[in-house]
Amino acid sequence: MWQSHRNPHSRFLIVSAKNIPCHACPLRRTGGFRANTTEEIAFIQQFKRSERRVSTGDAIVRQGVTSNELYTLLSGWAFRHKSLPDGRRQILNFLLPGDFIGLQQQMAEAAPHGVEALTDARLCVFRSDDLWSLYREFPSLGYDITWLASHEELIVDDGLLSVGRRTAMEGVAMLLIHLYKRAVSVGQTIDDGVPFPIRQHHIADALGLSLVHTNRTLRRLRQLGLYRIDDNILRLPKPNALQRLAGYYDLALTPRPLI
Amino acid sequence: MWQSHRNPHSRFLIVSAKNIPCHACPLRRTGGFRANTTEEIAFIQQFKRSERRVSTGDAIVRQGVTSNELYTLLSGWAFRHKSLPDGRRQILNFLLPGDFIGLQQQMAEAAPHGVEALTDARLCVFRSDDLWSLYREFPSLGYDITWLASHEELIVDDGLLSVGRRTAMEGVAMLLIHLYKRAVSVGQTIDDGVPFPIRQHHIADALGLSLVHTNRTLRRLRQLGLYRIDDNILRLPKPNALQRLAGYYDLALTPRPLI
DNA sequence: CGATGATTTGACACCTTTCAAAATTAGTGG
DNA sequence: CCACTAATTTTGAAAGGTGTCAAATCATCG
Repeated sequence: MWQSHRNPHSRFLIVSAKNIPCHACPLRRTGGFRANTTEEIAFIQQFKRSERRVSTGDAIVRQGVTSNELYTLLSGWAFRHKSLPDGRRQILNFLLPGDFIGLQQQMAEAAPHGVEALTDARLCVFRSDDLWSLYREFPSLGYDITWLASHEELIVDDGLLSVGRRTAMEGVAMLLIHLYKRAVSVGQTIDDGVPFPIRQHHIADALGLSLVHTNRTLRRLRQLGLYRIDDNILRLPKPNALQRLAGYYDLALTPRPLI
Repeated sequence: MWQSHRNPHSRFLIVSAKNIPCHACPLRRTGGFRANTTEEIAFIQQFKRSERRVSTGDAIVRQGVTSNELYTLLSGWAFRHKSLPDGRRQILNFLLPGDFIGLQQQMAEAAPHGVEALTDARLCVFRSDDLWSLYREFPSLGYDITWLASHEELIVDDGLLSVGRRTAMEGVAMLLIHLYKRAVSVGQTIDDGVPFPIRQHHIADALGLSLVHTNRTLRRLRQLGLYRIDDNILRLPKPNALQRLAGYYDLALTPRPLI
């Protein structure tokens, strides 16, 4: 039995004993992803070398280390982060199922950032040596990877706007809305909420705030009735009020590719 | 005569009366870019629909507007930025010759950010409708575009680390070092410095600081003898001391592709 | 030489951080 | 199922880095 019963985030796991064939990929049934042709899926299937499971807190990618693997997050949450020598840490963005991991390592000698699992998670493992054959044989998939890279940058851009120019209140509000929408878009709805494996110190590190101030900001938002977290499930009872506070304008989420 | 003599940044212009053929692209002679095959360059040549000149302060891309053009910055500097409804602005990153512009618009209905020229500049203009044919006919160039997208994200990542977790001093120091290195890498060395068309308010908007505080931070760095700007040329007299202050660790700059 | 934009300074308010410690909650082992 | 330890969340108080407001000084250009 691979599943750890000690882990508090087991709700994020999809129970399965063996690797999942790409044509039956559960993500493709969420409706959040673009459809692929049978040939493309067959190629993705052989591009996928294996499947790997990691536990909460595990390092998927270590900052400064070289690797020739790429991943797609098949289930679970993670985050990319970058640290200064003295330990100060910035979370660059959060990764949800379907997100592609490791592209930036291809552009540098060593991983310029780390990736850490927020929950127990499953990864589809690819070899970066095979990446070029993907572009050559299925240019459409190459295009998709560009799409994913560009889309992730878009998310980081918005994070940068929050950290640089939004107040603590606005930034936290924005982060909650954004994560909520992303979770819904990959089919993670639970009742009227979404799973939320994020601790306050993650929010602090994502927004460049201190833990103490993050806590106080969250308390104010909670007292305004703008969000609730019970049993690791996030609910936004007044989405419109929250969006107004955040100065939110829609990041039209078009169907996205999946490798 | 197209060149504006009113512009204080005319040093950034390469004087030319007509479009430059890609095989004779001056950027390719800087050594900062990866070589392409004759066939690839021929394709890029016909991918390039035209050349456009813009002046300091012109909007190359307007936030919220839809466009079907892509660009490569052929000469001059620019920056990507994103604004909140009330006017607060965040500069996402600076663009130097060779940088590719407009990819993110393909992933959204409208441009999620604006791009503004910092100097008079020249752009190679592409049609996004042609992008797919590029992937289909020259997968190697598709790969290059992914590389460029990924590399830009890497730069934004570092900006986010600065804004979120570096002090004002460290952030400014980092920005100066980073821009200096990038300018050198595309052959913009002048004497023992690089052109620097950036005003203090740009630095403020890039680092999420107020103009006043940016000014004071710069003054301290200057009094420490860590940087000088004379006649729009940036010099770093004590690069090691500056790097130590910034907590800099090298972002190994491998040769990059150019479209 | 007047006008406009960029850079500087001073004074003061305040948002955030830091330091310390308590209160809660979750996970572990008996 | 209870005690024990670690992780997470909360609070209080004080220090400090940044922001805001206002105005002066410089620089550039017509």
